Parts: sequence; C-alpha cells; structure tokens
Amino acid sequence: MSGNDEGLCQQPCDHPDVVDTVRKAMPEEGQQQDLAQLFKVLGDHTRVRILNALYRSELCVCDLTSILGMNQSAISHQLRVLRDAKIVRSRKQGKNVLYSLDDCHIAELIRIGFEHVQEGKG
Amino acid sequence: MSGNDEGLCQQPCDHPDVVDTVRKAMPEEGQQQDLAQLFKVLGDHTRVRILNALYRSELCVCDLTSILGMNQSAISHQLRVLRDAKIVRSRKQGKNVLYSLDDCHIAELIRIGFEHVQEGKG
DNA sequence: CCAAAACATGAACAGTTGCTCATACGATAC
DNA sequence: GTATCGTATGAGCAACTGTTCATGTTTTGG
Repeated sequence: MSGNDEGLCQQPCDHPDVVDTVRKAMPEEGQQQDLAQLFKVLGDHTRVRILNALYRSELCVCDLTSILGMNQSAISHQLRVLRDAKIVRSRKQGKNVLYSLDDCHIAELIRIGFEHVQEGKG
Repeated sequence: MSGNDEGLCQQPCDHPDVVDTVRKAMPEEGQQQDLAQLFKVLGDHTRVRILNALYRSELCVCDLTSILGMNQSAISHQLRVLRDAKIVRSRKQGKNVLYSLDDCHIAELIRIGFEHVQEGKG
C-alpha cells in the first residue's frame, strides 16, 4: 500500500504511530494539486496587483494597463491565467472587455494574506 | 508622479475617473510584493503537502520524508523555503528537528483555498 | 576517539514562467 | 468597404524553480 523507499526514523522522534495517522488524514492528491495551483496563480506580483485593482472595481484591460503602468500584452496574458484559474470573470461591452473578481473566496484569501504579511513586519 | 507610457482608453469604458480612484486606493508596492511572495511559497505541490501534514501534527524531517514518499534532501530544501517565509517553525530535539506551522493564518488560507477548489469542481 | 543517524546545503540540470515583440481578431465609426 | 481602437495570442528569450547528487554539520552511542 505504501511506496516509499526512504525509511522511517529508526529511532522515532516521539511519534510511534502519529506518522501513520497523519498519512491517512492527508487530503487527496488531486485536491492538493489544485490547491497548490490556486496559490501558484495568486503568487505573482503582477497578478496580485491586478486582483487588488479588481477588488475595488470592475475594469477593462486598458484601465489595468494604465493603473499598473505595464504593457497591454503582459496584462492580457496574466488575465488569461487568472481566467483559466477561475479567479476573474469577464464580459464584453462594445470594444472593451470588463474584468471582475469571480469568487468571493479570492477576496478573503487576499485579505487574510495581507494580515499575515503585515503582522510579519512587526 | 505617474510613469506609464501606455495611454488610457481614448474612449473610456464607462469609468471616467474610477481609474484614478483605484490607482490611489492600491496598496503599497512592498506589501503587494510580500503578498505575492507568500502565495508563491504556498503555490507548490510538495509544500502544500508538507503543510497539510504539519496541520495535523508536529513532525520531524524523516516523518515528512516517509509521509510524502520523497527524498530527504528535497524535503529539507522545501522546509527551508517555508521557514524563510515564516510559514513553519522548527525546534531541535536530540538528533531530530521538529517542524510545525508557525502562524494560524496559514491554516486559514489553506482552509479557504480548499473551499474554493472544491466548489470549482461542482 | 570513531561510526552512524538526522538534517542541512551547494551545485547542476531540466522544466517552467513572465515579459516583449509582432501579429491577429472583433467591434465600432466613417 | 476601410481605418482604428481594444484585446487576444503565439513565438522567443531570460530568469526562476524544484529535484537529485554529493557532501558537510551536529548529535547520539559505543
């Protein structure tokens, strides 16, 4: 059932069977993969800035281009990543495409993340 | 004060001055950098699995090596990343080094992240 | 002292990522 | 129709990331 060649501690720390309990309590691999992917998409400076802007208002691409002071192509590429990850949504309005946060979880993740970061500075 | 060569929309979407409002409401660059860095560290499959294990119990390196079925060196390298980011803490006990989650925010980020991921599956 | 266990770390290599450039697409205005 | 604005996308490249391998450090046991 287990496939780890690397052995356990030969003199266990003081966890005789805790290891086995933890192993059985671990979430499914697929879910952990998805969670890591979510955080990975959030873990980029440009994308964090985009999300902080969209947190305040629905915005089109050129708005974001202006706010972030970056290339339009770079913004579009990152918006694609955010959209594929279902973190933002988009709707067309004439020639423009308006982007907004897709999920309320995202705003909460950003909020808690900021708390952690700010406390770490103290 | 602003240094963006890329122009604004010439026919603004329907946000005459929202752009300026958002620009002024954006968090400091340093904080957004730190937030992105936090998520980036969380955004890796191996590190997510380590955190899910430590979420259940304080564990030594060889425990994690066994639970994840991975090289001891790989685990140590990732633990270093997590420690530098102040996401886990460590204490020595004899020959072993016991790791645990440093911050309660981390557990909450993982919890909310899982919620988002599971809802996305529906 | 020496050996072994538990852990840390540096180098190297493959894989990934984010930006730039060029270009293509879609909608509006004329 | 054509021109133009707003946006999307593919290719290419430099920078970064995670694992493995080899080695070093610290602690326990004899």
